[in-house]
Order: sequence, then structure tokens, then C-alpha cells
Amino acid sequence: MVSKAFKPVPASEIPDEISGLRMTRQRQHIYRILLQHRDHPTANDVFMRIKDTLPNLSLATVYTCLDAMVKHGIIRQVNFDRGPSRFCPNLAEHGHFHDVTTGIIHDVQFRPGIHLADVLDLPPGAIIKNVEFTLRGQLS
Amino acid sequence: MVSKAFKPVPASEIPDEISGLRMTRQRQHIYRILLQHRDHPTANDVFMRIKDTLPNLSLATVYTCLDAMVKHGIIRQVNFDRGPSRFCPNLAEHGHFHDVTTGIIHDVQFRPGIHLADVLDLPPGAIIKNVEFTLRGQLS
DNA sequence: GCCGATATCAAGAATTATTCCAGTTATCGC
DNA sequence: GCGATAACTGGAATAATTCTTGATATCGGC
Repeated sequence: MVSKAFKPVPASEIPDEISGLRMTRQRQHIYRILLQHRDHPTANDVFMRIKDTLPNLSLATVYTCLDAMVKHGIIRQVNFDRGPSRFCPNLAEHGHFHDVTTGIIHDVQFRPGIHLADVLDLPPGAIIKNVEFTLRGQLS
Repeated sequence: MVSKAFKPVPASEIPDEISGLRMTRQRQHIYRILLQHRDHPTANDVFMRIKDTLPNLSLATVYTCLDAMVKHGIIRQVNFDRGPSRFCPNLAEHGHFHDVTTGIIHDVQFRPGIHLADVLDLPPGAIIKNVEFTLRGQLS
């Protein structure tokens, strides 16, 4: 179960290393921003939010830090259509419900015990490494 | 049930209008290419394949024709990660299995009677308009 | 604590997919 | 056939992201 309480995360609580990736000051700040405000920000959103605390961090560095964390499995990169990539620290298998009226993106999980592969007609012999799904709609 | 036989489609078999969209010569050619070779080509792939028959069709026109057909529900636009959009004439509700070793994309459908919304923990009151899913893996 | 090796970061240029724009051409209804 | 409208073309523009090059920071061994 993923907690809904996204309380502030002091820098001190983020370790020096996660999954073999050295968590530099820049990466710690970026990661903290993702943890604190889980609204699936884009790289540019992160860049804007971090400006006050790290004024001379470049957008390119935000991109490379995010990419490094994605490659090390610390965060996930989420793409909607052709829009800019968004980033999220929820590592549980989940998809996204995109509310088209508010623009808010909600994490969505499978009901307990259910896996997408179980309900699909897959090609014979298919080995699934990774699943992504997106729903679009609205909350009544 | 969607046929697996993708036989050649003569230009004459594509009507002058589909779903209220005037099927011009360019659109007919583009649509035929999608019907004949269902490998989820990008706009540029379509552009390359059409060059022999319509040598002075511009890439911009390929984009606008594909877009018009997507807007009229004649074809579907599919996005994988941040790669270029791909297009497919299969209108049945389906997702995609991306074989990472061959690069081939297979259409995948739900088992009869199953809908993604039934197996998910959705936010209360969610009205789903559209579903997309992608699996990545390989065929053993 | 100092030093070389390595990893990380910054800033701007380059790339890729896509869209826009302005002018031309084709098609439709009369 | 004629004017109105829609479609098409080719080149320029845009947005997100990646690349490149040089500068900085960090680590392990002494």
C-alpha cells in the first residue's frame, strides 16, 4: 500500500547513495521535490521548483539527474501521448488516470492479485518485462 | 474479430469519403499503406513508402492527412515512450506488445468480456473515455 | 590532507519530431 | 465555368530533449 501522506522530506533523510547511484546534492534536491509534491512534474517543472534553492542548476542537469535516477530504478518516467515526460517516485506497478478536465494525474493500481498479463490475449511465448497503461477521462 | 489477412487493397476499394472525411488521393494512398502493411509505421515511414507512387507528396501533408484521419476516428495514433508517433488502422480496443529484440509491435486484445476498468482500483466516480496500454518484452 | 582518476555538472549548440505559415492547387455547388 | 472552400506544398519555426566541451566536485590511496 502506498501512503497518501506526502510530508516534507528533509535533505538529511535522503541517503548518500540509492541503488548504486551516488546521490549528489543536485540529485537529492530533485528527488526531494518529486517526493514532496507528487503531481508528476515535467523536467521543466522540477527546474522551476528548484530555482530558489539551487539557483545555478541548469535544465540540462535536471534532465541528466532525472535520467540517471530512472536508469537506476529510483524513479519512473511517464509519457502521455507526445507531451513532455513526467517523473514519479512511486515504484509500485501502477498506471495513470488522466483527468482531462482538471489535468490532474492520478496513480492507478490493479486490484489485488490481478496482473494485466492475466486478462490479455498475448502472443504465445510472450515474456513481459514491463507494463504501462493510461486512462483518460474525468471524475463525475 | 479482426482479420489477420492483410491483402493488398486497390485504390478503387477505398471510398471517396469515410466518417465524414473526404478521402482525397493523398489520404487514400496513405490509408492503403496503413492497411496493407500493419507494422505501425511512423509518419516518416509512410512518407518513404509512398514516395514511388506520389513523388511530390510532402512530409507535412503526410502529417496533416494522418492527423485528419485520427481526428475522424479512421485510424489510431500510438505513442511508445518518447519515440515518434505510429499509426494503425485497427480500431478495435487494443493495446500493444513491443518485442524489444525484434522491434516488432503486436496488437494485443483483452480476453473476451474483460475491460481494463474492471480490474483496476479507479478513483471514485471516474468516467473512462479512453484506454491505452503497452507491454514491453520478448517472445521466447 | 594532497593527488590523480573518475564522476558529475553547466551552458549553449544540435537534433528530432512535429507544427505553422504563406502561397498554390484541387474540388464542390451552382 | 466560376467563385468559395478545402487541401496540399515546401520551407521556416517550435518544443523537448540530447550532445558536446570544458569546468568542478568527489573518492581512494598514500
